[in-house]
Amino acid sequence: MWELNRLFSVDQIRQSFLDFFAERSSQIEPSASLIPVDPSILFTIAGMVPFKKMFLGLENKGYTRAASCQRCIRTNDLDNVGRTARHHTFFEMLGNFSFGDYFKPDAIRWGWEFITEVMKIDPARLWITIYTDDDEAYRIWKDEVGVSPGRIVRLGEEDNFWRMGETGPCGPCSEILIDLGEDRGCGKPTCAVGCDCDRFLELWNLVFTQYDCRADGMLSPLPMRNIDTGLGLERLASVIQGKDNNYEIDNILPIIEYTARLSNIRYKQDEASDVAWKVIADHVRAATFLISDGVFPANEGRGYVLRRLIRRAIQNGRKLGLKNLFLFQLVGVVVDLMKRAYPELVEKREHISQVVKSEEERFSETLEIGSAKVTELLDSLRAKNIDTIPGIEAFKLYDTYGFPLDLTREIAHDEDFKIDVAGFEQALAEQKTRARGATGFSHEEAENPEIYGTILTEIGPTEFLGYDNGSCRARLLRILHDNKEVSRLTEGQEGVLLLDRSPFYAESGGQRGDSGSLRGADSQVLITDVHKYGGGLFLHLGKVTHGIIDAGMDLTAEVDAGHRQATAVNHTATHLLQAALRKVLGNHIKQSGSLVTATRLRFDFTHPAALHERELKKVEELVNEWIRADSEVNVSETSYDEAVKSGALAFFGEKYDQVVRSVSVGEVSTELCGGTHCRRSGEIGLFKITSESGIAAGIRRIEGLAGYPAWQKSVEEEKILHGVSGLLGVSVHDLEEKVAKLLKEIKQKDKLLEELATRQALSAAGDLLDRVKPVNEVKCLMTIVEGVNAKQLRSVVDDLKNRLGSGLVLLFAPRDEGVAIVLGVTKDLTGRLNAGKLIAAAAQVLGGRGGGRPDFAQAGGKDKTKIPQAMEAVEELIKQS
RNA sequence: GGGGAUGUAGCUCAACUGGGAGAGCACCUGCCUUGCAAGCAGGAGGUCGCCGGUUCGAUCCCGGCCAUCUCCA
Repeated sequence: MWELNRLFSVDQIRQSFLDFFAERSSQIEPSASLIPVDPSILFTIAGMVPFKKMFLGLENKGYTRAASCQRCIRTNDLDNVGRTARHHTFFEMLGNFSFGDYFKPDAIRWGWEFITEVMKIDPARLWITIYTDDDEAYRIWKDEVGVSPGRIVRLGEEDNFWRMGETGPCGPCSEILIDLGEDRGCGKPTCAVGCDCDRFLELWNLVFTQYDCRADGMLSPLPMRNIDTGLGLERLASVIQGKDNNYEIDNILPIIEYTARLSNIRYKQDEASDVAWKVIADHVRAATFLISDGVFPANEGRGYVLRRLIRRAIQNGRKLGLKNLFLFQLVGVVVDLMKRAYPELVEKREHISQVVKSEEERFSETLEIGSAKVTELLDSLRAKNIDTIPGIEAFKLYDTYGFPLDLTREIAHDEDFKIDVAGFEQALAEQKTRARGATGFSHEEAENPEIYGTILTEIGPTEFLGYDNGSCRARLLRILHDNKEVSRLTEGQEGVLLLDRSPFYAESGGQRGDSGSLRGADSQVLITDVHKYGGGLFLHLGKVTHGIIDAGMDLTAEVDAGHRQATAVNHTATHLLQAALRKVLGNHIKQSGSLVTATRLRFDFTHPAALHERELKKVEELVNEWIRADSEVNVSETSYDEAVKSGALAFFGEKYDQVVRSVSVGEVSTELCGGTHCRRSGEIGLFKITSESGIAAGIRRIEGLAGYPAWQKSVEEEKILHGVSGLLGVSVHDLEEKVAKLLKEIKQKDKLLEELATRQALSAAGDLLDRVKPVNEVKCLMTIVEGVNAKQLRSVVDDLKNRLGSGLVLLFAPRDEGVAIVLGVTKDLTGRLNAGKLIAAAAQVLGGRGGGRPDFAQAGGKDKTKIPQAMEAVEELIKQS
């Protein structure tokens, strides 16, 4: 029967699984991105992650049973990857899920059926584990499935009870295991199911979510019981294909084989290098999929995980003698192995291998710099007769320069050095605790007083009419003043006004709130901004400009149309900007924040590097091209799924309702968006990028202007330009050339001037020579020179020193404030006379300080009138020398 | 989010822990010379990342920011 089973490729197993559950009315969900919607986790770590909200009852996708083959990344025990038969960072998880639909009997029966009948695994090799007191599961396995009681093992909480967190949904689980045979076991007499060794392999974990764990630890039954299962695809395949370890199944082994062709070493030659093969195979799979899902190598977060995976793979390659760039070639192999299940990989193939390649290049640079540092370190250790590299130094190489310990060790070994690994480990551990301690949760300011929560439950959400209306009648339901409810506001007072319905757009999705007015018969309120509370309560911030308003009265609410239009123009422009960025830079561009106001726009997005001038230019050009095309802006309401299916851009971290607005501009842009937009792109008129900058690793920010402000800015700039061209007397066209020429001229003239001044100062200095007088047999020249700057002063001193041959020169140059002092002593006298000390004395007299080298010193003083005394002080010192 | 490192001529990097900004390569001019990174002489090229502070004086010290590298989370 093994002959038959070997025919199942990984692709076939995956497909059989999905088909099997499709036949059982399950919605087959495609694998979600490795980057989860849930911001609390770094990666999609299990098949159930994309369904988390469904399990918690927070989301309804319109079905109650589903199955998927989910790509996953786990990096918690990175060090084990390659060393064991089963550890991966990247793997695929088959799973079937029930959201209050089928429960234990079906889950268990189908699990058994799939394994034994579809996968045709011999039931005689299978074992079952259940949670200690889960008699229901026991009964189903024994009576309904017919597993012999001797093959059903009860395990405790650690193995067979599943929890999502400290509290919340939880429940017992049951596992299907396979006995791989005695020869794979530890051989101990106690070896049995539950043993740590490789003999009994857990294939499929069935989780029966049936309790809610309360804060006090008590379990109460859940109204909606769920099924969540996980069946590791690589594991299952290894069993079916009769392989000892997961790395030899048909969609991984070719990676190793390909790598082996690049190396002189063969797979399965020795154990140490076998680990390296596996690490490479695993990491390149992970890297391929991470990059495919939009991650770039970076210094933090997901990007850092990716970088580490790539670098570990490269390092393992070095162990196999692969010193040139090799990893990027493996991307193609992975793509070919996975493309049937993940066809999107094909079009990203080039992109992915390019990213890997440039990371390889970058790493080799890091290694080069690091090697130099190691050599430097070893030299200095040798000089001190130390033969062990201190742990802290090895750590510094690793921490600061990214140089791996392995390589330090290698070099150390070649150069007959030992290395203090324990010290290294300790330094690393210290860094870890330090980082952990610093991970404080930022406390968000509670800016929404509790009172709004109460009001929201009382009056319900505000009805928004602003998409179609600029004004409407509305009833003033509540008034707040200083966060307290009041019944009226009088002229001049400010407050927060709550209406039953409103034409005002409340700030959300980056778009600022509308402004406008509320008018009664004899009263008027100026609305300056509108915020949103709890997703539906509109808080109108306003000031009474006329009359009195009372709660309960009816008012006419009117949006400032000009403000609204200006905002709309900016918003539509933002959509075009995003579309242009994606077109110019690629589809990895994802919005990570935006601000839309009536006067400017700001857009943050994912991109690994600063944009080139030409890229910015191209983006701006494209947006303006689309503006001129004057495309119609279409808004349609549709279901979330429909919208995404038809290609609308939807983003993680954003909350979308089941009914969403889809905003499209002609053919170029479609986005899910709740904001207000103009009717045709032509209304934008003009778009200008004003700045591009980085705000975090991998995130760039573009600021821009649209519509009137854009035009206004260009008018302003034009005005400046014309002003300048008028001043310079050339046309705007020739301005750049002219200014460049002028700058060059100025520079030349400055230089010439400096030269002349120095020359003059020097020739003037020549005249000073007759003032030399001997003091204690030292030729001394002390005098005041006017109109010389510090730089010239230095030249003069040098010159005078040369002319004196032997002696001392002390010059005072009065400045606007105080006086600059320079003192030079010829080399032959520096033993006797220290310029630094002499000048300090002089400076002290003048109320300043100074110092310098023995042969040359400079200082500054404050009181010009005491220069004679300063000279005397120096003279005195010379006499004493 | 926390830590370390770097930023100086077109490029690669120096400058005793505050006191006159340098080398090599590249470039320009001239000479010598036709052989492997040629030699010799001369020359041009710098807001010492940006902003502030301390100081008589800051490339150097301190603070903030920006960019790049790197480790931890």
